Amino acid sequence: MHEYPLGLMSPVIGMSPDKKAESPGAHSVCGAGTLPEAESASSPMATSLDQIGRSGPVSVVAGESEDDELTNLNWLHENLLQNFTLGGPESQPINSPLFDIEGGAGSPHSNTASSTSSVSTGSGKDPYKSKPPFSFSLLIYMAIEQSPCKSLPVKDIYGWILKHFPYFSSAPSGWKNSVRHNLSLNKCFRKVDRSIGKPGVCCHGDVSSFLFMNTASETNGKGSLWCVHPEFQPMLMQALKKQHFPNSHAFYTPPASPPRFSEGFLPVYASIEILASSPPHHLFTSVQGCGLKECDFDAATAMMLLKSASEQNSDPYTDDQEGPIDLSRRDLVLVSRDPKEDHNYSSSPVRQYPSQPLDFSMGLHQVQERGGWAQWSQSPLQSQLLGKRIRRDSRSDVDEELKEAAGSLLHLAGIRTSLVASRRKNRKLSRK
DNA sequence: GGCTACCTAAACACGA
DNA sequence: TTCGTGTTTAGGTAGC
Repeated sequence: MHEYPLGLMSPVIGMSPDKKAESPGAHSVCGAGTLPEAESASSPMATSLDQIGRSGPVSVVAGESEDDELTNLNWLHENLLQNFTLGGPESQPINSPLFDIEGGAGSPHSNTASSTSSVSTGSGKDPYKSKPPFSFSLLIYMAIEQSPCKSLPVKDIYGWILKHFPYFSSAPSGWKNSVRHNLSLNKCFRKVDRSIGKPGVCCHGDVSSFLFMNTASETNGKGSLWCVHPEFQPMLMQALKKQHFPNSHAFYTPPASPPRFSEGFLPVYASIEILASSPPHHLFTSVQGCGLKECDFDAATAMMLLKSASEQNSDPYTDDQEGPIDLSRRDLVLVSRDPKEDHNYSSSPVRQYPSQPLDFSMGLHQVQERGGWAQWSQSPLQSQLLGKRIRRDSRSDVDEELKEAAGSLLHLAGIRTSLVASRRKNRKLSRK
């Protein structure tokens, strides 16, 4: 039997699309409440792109989408990455929908004449043929993370993947099996009874804030919601962070006209252009000097981490009558495995997480105190950030801290990644 | 060569 | 009965 750790999907091998395309977007709603502790403990670094974003151009967007646009990975990649890490001659247009893990740019599907100078191979493949450089675990993770509720039914996970990785629309449908297989087998993911949440009501108060608006799976009622096990979120994040990212086009942005604001989509699209012309100073100033091509991903991850930090600190649910799902309540978790039994990461060389089971409600600082999560706990920046967060109860103070930290962390992440990237390049060259 | 990480396929059960 | 979902098993590839 296979256990599923997370990690990289071997870069596109075989798997030629030979099946009919499924229409992306089977969507539904995040029917259940959120997982507060999943968000706090699980996003130990807690997060706050929300606040950060609100002080930036993105805040132009009103309403609940404020959260989403900043939570949205597209935002990270399309703005942060394309704008800054590819700045220079190799810059890609901000709206480039292209995603080419192998470094190519330009495709029949592209609506932009992006620079064709590829970061890596320059072979020029399109997102419909290039398999995402992410493992299914990470794809699922990203899908779930992008949902306001931090939980999704399988159908929506499909939808998210299809939407962002068109490759799968023409790939054999076996990938769905793989997704389900991953959900079942990978202990990073937990099944939550969808009856816990009130259908159609998102944890953030309005389902319209979510990317997928259709309610197919809601009306269907089949299946459960899946969420990320808080205990494993740092590892997923780390896996994501480790992901080699040849260029910044990890995500496909549907070239179609942006959804209407009223539909709740807009943030991503709208903010892109805004940011393109006027990036949030506090976020990007420190990155701009980076000049690194491959700091993208770490930068993105850093952003996510910071975002998580602030989410933990913020209290977006106070008005939520439904109340979030409390993951610490074992009775609400349909599938509850003892972390001790988890084989997923214990044997992984990457693993730097405490083997002992953690309280779901435990925050990052607690994790650190337990000596786990070594890599992150080594970050003085984060420690400082968290330490201050604990002491302060003023939200604005925390915001400021996060803003300051964001730039620094991005910078650090970029530098580190570039070193790793150069090492990898050297390694590959030496192999040849 | 062994191990790990991951993919893929298939079979099966269950419920709507 | 069909379909979607969820679980489990097995075989395979690729990288370290």
